[in-house]
Amino acid sequence: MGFTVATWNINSVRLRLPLVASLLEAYQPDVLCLQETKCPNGSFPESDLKKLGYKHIAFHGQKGYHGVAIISRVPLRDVERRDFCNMGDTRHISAIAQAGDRSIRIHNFYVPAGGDEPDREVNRKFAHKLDFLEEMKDLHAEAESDDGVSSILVGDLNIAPLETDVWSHKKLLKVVSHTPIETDGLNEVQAKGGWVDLMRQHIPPEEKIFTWWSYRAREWDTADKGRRLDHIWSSADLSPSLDDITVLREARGWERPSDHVPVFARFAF
DNA sequence: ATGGTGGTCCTACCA
Repeated sequence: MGFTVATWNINSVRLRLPLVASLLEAYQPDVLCLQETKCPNGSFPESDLKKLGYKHIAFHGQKGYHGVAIISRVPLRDVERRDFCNMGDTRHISAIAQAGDRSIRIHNFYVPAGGDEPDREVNRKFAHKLDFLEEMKDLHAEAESDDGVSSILVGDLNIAPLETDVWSHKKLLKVVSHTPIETDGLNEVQAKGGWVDLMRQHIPPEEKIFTWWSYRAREWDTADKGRRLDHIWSSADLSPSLDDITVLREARGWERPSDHVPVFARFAF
């Protein structure tokens, strides 16, 4: 059977609900994980999405900022919402998705952006980002393998770890999202947790991949000053079944776009 | 070197 999971930082799910709906209709992922929904729980557009066949929805939102959601056409169970750094931010949600006879826990993250100054002593937001990464190191891909549950981790991790994950490695070495302390930290989260970077398993590290282009930069397409901030990881048992990765670059050119584009991982079990 | 754009919600704050 096939199974497709997608991740997208939507930057307001209510403003861009028509884009979410057309994405679901056109690409039919089994599970779509959203970040930056910017939507309190009472206002989440649940019924609109259910009408499209996505009857299993879990969300974790707050007014104005952050917010994550899992939208699924396969059953979800054991939903968890973790408060990383104990700040009350809605930056994580996870649930076990039933993909045929497989159970897969899907973690959906919105990692703090970290502000402008890459120095934890003078910038509290950067300190928060590093502390958040530290806490993520305790998250193990095999945590529920004894119960027959595999793992997928997706989201806007706000870090571009490889040189080819940014438009200019040299120019961005001191720019938050690509500093060594962040990229080392993310690599450690990956290694300690036993996670496989599925995007880089499928697309060789020599090849540039971007999933985000700033609203502030003009001519996003031709200038192409992007970064790979969005990621799809899995436990080692799933990686041999990865069939395809799609970065939907064209979505950045849609009317009133998010600054991030959707990324899909397709499995063939 | 600076400021550029966009979202929330109404005054700054965040990305």
